[in-house]
Amino acid sequence: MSYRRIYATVRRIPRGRVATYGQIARLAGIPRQARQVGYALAALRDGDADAVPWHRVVNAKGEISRRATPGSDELQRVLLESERVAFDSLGRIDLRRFLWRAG
DNA sequence: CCGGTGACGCGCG
DNA sequence: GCGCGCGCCACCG
Repeated sequence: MSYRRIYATVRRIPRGRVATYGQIARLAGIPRQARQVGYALAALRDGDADAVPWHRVVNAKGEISRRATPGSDELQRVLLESERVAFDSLGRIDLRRFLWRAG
């Protein structure tokens, strides 16, 4: 399948907000396939942040999911902080404040 | 075909 | 709130 629907949904996340993998999966019409969302985002090339704001997708606990290649998650945090998304001392985002409520 | 592998999520203790 | 186990399912070798 193509990741078209996934990317289209991620593009809807507004600046300064975040969505979870599971949430994107549901909105994209593929419920219970949160892993596919991560897989799709992993397929993006570096520099695609303009077209697809992949950094606005975090896990259900509000934290940045660890990648195979360490260090790339640092970039995600920097990008989020640059749009005023706050992290607590444990590196977690308060989803009550920053979760994107679609619709 | 088959088994291993995830940028995941949820229920349980 | 935390770790653990298990379910999920497309991909890949």
